[in-house]
Amino acid sequence: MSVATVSRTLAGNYPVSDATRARVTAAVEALHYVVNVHAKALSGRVAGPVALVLQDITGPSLAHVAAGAEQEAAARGRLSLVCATHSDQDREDDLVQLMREQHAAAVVLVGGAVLDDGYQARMAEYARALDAAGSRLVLCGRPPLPGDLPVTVVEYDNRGGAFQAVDHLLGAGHRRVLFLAGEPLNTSAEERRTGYRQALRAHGVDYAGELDIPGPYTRVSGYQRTRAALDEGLDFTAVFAGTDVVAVGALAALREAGLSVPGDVSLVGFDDVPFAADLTPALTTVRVPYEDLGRTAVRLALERENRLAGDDHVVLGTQLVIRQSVRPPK
Amino acid sequence: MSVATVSRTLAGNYPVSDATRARVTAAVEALHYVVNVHAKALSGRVAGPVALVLQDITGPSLAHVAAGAEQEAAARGRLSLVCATHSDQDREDDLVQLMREQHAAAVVLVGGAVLDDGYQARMAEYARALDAAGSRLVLCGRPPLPGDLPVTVVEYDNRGGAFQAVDHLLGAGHRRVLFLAGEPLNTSAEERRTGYRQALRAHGVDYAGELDIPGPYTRVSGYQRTRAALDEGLDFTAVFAGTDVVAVGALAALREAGLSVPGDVSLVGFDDVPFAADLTPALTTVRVPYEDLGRTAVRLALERENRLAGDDHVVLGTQLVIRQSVRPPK
DNA sequence: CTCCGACCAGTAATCGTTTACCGAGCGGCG
DNA sequence: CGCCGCTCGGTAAACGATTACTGGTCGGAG
Repeated sequence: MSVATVSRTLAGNYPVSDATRARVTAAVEALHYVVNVHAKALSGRVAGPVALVLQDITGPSLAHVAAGAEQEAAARGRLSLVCATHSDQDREDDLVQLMREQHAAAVVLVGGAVLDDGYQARMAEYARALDAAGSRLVLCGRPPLPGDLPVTVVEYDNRGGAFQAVDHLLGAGHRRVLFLAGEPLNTSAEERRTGYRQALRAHGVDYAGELDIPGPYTRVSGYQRTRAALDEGLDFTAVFAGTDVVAVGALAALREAGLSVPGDVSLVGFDDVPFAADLTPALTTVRVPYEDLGRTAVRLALERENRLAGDDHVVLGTQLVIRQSVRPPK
Repeated sequence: MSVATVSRTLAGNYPVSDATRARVTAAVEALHYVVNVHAKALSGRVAGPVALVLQDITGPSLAHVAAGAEQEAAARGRLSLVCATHSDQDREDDLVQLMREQHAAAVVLVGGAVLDDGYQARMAEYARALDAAGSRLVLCGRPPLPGDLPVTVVEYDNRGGAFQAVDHLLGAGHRRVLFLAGEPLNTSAEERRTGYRQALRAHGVDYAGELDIPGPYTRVSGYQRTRAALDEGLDFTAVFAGTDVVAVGALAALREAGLSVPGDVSLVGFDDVPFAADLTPALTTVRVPYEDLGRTAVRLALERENRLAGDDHVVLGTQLVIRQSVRPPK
């Protein structure tokens, strides 16, 4: 029996007699035969995997994006490669190169990025290099790139979310809102800052630079910045944390200082991570549809593969979830 | 210039004149050339990827295992495929088949499993099939298989961890400890139950079946089971939750019933997820080295690849983290 | 009885690399 | 001056599948 016969039998789209079909399946059983993807990919084409590139898998929001993306990829018969960069730019460069070699269908860069000098040129380079290799670059949770690049962008409304959060605080009567921002130049952080300032302006409150404190989106940074603000005697009655994780740190610092939340200080977060509702007090925060974000990113990239049509820019909305960490100032 | 020259130049392990090297690199630049992994894999060998198979990426403990595994894999130059099964056995079967085709170096099954009738036969089948395809099956967070199978097992001390937790409660004077177990036949759950019972015996306390309540490791189940126990008027002064997430649900139910933790009821969890310390009260729980678990799983599997030697069974220890959710009964 | 078409199976080219083997050019040494 | 060996580049086989093309067998129709 020739290899051609076996191949056709397994493919199933060619007339094969029942006798040979039986012989083939029997041999497959006996020899534990499995096709070799590499060989298969070389001739008839195999659908490429989806690559998920993120800073850290354990971050609650990033994990949800990854979960959504994996789910969508699996539903479309793709495997998902997930890679952590730990904010290492060289690693990201390597990964893009690797994914070209792997013939990934899509390379999804997840999460905000620091918008430094080389950023846009680097992304443009990624987009072109991946496009030339037949892969699609997807930016997920970061803003679009200028120019006409082969890239798909799926973002969410950071500015609007922040606006809602701060509007809620100001609507309750607060005027001095400490903003625990993100890192300087971080795209998400900047957009949230814009929302913060717009809400301030909408309520006729002057922006006070000393209340806008940058720092990483981590628990300990939230704790330290809040603690420092308290030690400096900064005047504020509410805190808008750039992230729920930061809010948790802030909560710890406030409590440690003998301040009650929301009795003395109100607190709003961002992300609506699963445990936000389980804090004491339950955290009022901005819900971001993270799983949707991941699903949409993969869906758009994979839809592009076939027909040329299709969106290549989507903005998902956010939603303020009111719980129990906000109260009018005393 | 022949392809052979190009290949050798790029490989770099063959004498090539500077002139040709320059020509090659120039052409690579100009044509945006990248090697094709599939072709490469067909001839000279390419190191296979690591496959991480877990129920759900967003579970805090599973995410940490995945992060550790990905990190170790990346450090060894491997890509990581991550796949969610959502507890679907057929999907798991498909995945094992897929990974054979992919020539994965290791297939890591992460998290406890339900030990039903077919379980061991199925795992044995996986182990043999993967072994025949040159892959290594790794069981991560579940017990070893009987018999002499080509499988690597990396587990942690569920029984010992549960013992420590319950011992701590009993040592504080509690005698009626509600156990919010896992699902019936789930390996982790059964081991934790064993630890619970052993601790009881060690303190001369009789095991009371009505205090041992099975259910899924979810927040809502923790809430519902605690609520039901309260409604039934069950007598208990402490709760040992099979998981921190379950503990969170229990905490909500207790609080809703007007009971203070740890004033009226003490509470211990399991896992030490990141937010455990941020609950009110900070949760006393059992720390499991999840990242280590993932790293070790990948390390052992990959070490096997070369030399035949190496461990194929490791048990990692757990550690009781005492915080503020336990107090002697009134 | 012959011829044609349907049905089935084999031959060989192809995908993109790697690498064993071969051979050409050339410099040094006897 | 001739031979040897080193340097460097080409030829071709192999990896494992898919598939166009070819060809053989058999049944039915003319």
